[in-house]
Amino acid sequence: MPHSDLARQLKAIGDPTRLRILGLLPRVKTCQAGYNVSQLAGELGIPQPTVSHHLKILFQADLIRCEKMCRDAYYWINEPAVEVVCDSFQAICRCDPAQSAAEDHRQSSK
Amino acid sequence: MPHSDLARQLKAIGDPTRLRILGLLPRVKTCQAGYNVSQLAGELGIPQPTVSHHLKILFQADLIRCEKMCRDAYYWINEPAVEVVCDSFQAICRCDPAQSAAEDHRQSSK
DNA sequence: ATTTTCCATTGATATATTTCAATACATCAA
DNA sequence: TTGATGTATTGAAATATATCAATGGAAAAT
Repeated sequence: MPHSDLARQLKAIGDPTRLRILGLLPRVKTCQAGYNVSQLAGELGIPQPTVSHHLKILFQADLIRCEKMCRDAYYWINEPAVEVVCDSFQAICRCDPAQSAAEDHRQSSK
Repeated sequence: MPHSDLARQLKAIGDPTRLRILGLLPRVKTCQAGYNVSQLAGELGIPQPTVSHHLKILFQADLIRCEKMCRDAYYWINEPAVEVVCDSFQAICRCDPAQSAAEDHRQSSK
């Protein structure tokens, strides 16, 4: 995964409102669905368009999934993607700089 | 940890240039230190003030540490902090919304 | 058909961020 | 002391982001 993609996902996560949203969303697509968007807005105490905006950013970063039921839209966390983000970030921090520099050199000289 | 603090750390991480920097920094304070700031700038192909700016953001987010040696400044990753960030984020995503809502209620009614 | 409900989008404003040249500051060398 | 080296800061410009009122559009209820 290129750093730019991972950065976009981390940036999507790096907002207090969006962290609050993630804390309210269910981890799985549940039948007795949790909050619809309006209820989410009520719970957060912020206007609905603002919530939709943040949901869009999280969705475009592939961090949440969505399903429309009747008139409502229900979102839930894309757990596998969350795991990948954490793993990818830790891989960068755990990677030996000298070794990866060597790898980059091997790749670019192919 | 409040969401705003975690968000600031995640936001600091969520930038492609800063991810590249983290990929180049050693994971520990090493004697045969890796790059000083100028060498880092050379390696990244961007001006030194830009690198200093990004290092400052990472430093203020407590994600890296710094030591001045002679004229040079050497930075390295604050690994424990990185682990805490990942754990905190995963805790938010893994938390059961209904349960935490109940906890919030118990706390606020104390 | 009309109204209500729910969500997404648009548009506008305020704020924040990224980038880098220029400069300041400190340390070392000659 | 003068010049060179390494880093941080300042200031300016371009871009990006967060926020929300107003609006559009779709689905359900009356």
